[in-house]
Amino acid sequence: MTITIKDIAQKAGVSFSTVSKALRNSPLVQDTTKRKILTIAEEMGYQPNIAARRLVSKKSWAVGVVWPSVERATPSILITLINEELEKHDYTTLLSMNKIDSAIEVFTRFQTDAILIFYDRDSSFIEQMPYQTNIPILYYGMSGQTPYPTIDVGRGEAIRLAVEHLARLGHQRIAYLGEPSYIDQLQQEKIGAYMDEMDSRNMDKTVVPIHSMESHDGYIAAIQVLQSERRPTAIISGSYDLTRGILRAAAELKLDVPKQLSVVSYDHIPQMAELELPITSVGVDVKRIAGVIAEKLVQLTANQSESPGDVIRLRPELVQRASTSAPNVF
Amino acid sequence: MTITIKDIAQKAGVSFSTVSKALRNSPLVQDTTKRKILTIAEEMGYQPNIAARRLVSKKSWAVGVVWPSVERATPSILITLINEELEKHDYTTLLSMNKIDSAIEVFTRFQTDAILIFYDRDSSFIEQMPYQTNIPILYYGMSGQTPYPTIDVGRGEAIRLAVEHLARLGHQRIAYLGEPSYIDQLQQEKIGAYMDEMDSRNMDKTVVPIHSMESHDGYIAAIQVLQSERRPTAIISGSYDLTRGILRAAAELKLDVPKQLSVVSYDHIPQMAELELPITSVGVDVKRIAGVIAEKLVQLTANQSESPGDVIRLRPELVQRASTSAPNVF
DNA sequence: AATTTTAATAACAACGTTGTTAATTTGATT
DNA sequence: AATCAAATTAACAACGTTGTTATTAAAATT
Repeated sequence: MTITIKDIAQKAGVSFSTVSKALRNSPLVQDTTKRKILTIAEEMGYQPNIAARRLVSKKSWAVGVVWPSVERATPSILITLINEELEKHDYTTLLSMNKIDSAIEVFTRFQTDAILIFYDRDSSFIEQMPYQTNIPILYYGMSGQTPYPTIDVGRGEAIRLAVEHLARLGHQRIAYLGEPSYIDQLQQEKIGAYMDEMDSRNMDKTVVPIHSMESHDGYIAAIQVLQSERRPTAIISGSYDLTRGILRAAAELKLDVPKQLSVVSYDHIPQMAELELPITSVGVDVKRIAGVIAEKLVQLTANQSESPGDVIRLRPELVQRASTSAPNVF
Repeated sequence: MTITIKDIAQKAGVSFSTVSKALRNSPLVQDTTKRKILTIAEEMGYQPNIAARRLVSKKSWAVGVVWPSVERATPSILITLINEELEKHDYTTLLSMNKIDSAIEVFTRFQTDAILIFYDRDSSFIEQMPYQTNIPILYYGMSGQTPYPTIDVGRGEAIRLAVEHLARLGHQRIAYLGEPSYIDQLQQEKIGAYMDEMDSRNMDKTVVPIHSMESHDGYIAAIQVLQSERRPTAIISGSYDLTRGILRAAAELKLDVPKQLSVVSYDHIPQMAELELPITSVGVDVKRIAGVIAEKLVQLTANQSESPGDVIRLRPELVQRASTSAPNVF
């Protein structure tokens, strides 16, 4: 049997509304009574019933995260951080692995206070809009795709920073290692920026294509390109996992990083600094992303009808570490 | 503004209790009325409020899954299938990535009808027991660890099957490639079974250790062991990911599978048959695991106080595919 | 046509909580 | 001691739904 505030009220010899107030730390109840009630509640192992609370207060203190592709490891670090961040605001994070539309339906039924949707190459988010829900939605992906508030971390700009950094160091042969997928627009944006930026500098482009984003794909592709005729002096990697593969390949081929090969990686995560060799990386700090997302979500739960389709653009930055230097010219 | 049954009632010109019954397809309301109400509900985009429903009917039709290590890719296939399976029973799956204790608290507050907990090397499940919740818990891991109903897929027995199969084919030098982690009991169980089974046949044991379970780890380890003095004629792989690495290594070393190297892999998943070379594998079919888990969960939601600490043991099986044959003895 | 049975709908209480309003107790002021 | 204000607690309505009971309308029986 579940313990309710009525049980506590009976034991404490007060009315249940007093218990409710005491538990919510209302100033309307005396300190001594409050303490007494609190101890009794603790003793009895009371857990508030969200359903009842939600019903009257219109708040569930939960945020739903739509995550159709649990398999993909990439955003898991981000999700973990968002979860932590939301906890600070007293929000609970619930994940659904259903397709976007049915996940939204679930969260609508459960009346979460906000919904976060990740860009997903496999779920045609846009086609199904607008969704039938009155819960505020936040979209993490590219701007201009949806009428919902969006957080865009400027993947293109990040890659531009990488090219610029390497060019400034004097590199001429800069390769990009990543997935040239025509379905994944996030990858497209990065490669597009690489192309653009290289063109504008009149430098030869080399895109080393991979089929999947696992570390081993990076390894294979790197082995190949690093053994080619005109080996690049620098590689821009599309992600952390790929970078790990590239480093392994370089080590195996006895190429010194950064003396013989500079490496810049997309993804601004702490792990970049903890590799055998700390890696120069570009992107928005994942902690910052998580912070901004959490904050925006909390904000959305509050103001019902503010800033409908606005876009928050986060400026990526380059963090120089040990993996880049001027090319070894001889 | 959310649409409630009262809104529908007004529009349909009936009482709200009739609407409630109509929506639940009760025989107590006339067919014509029922149809009318159903169309209006559809038109208005009605979504039932779970909180209210839960409050009165004591059912949320949701199952909470505790999944602290979202990063780990392994069980994601399983979770996806469980989700599908539960949907057939009209249940919604909610994931929480919090630590076990706080995830349980969340699900208790949300009053899910059952909780599923995965073995997790990082969360000390046992230490914190018993948990303060009245929601039935199902544990997916090793039997004998908890007082909760447990589903055990006999990882040890699976590996024994693999050894037996290879031995019967005439292999003498059978290596095991996997993680000999002293924290991960699931891996321990597999390696332990390998040791045992090899000992009882008086065969030399070779455990090829890896540090992580990614495909690249399998690749590296396989390259190493396959170039060693007394190369094994067969490898038992601890997981699907590792197996992929092993196959790449074999291809690279121009070793023919199965003529020069037999491979048996743990994990009974469809992907095993879809690799370049279909792989002989051991384990319980992941679909069956999902089915059994879902069924047990549904059952737990029904009978409050039945079969408290029982264990469901699933018998693993060996599916012979193209990756195993008698060793090439010359 | 009057009565009984059945079908269909309406009314109402509950679920556990919060917020508002009403009642009581306590303390201060005369 | 009587009155008023403040502090504290109790009572009650509401949230959206379900299940039970009461009411009404229609059909069947006499």
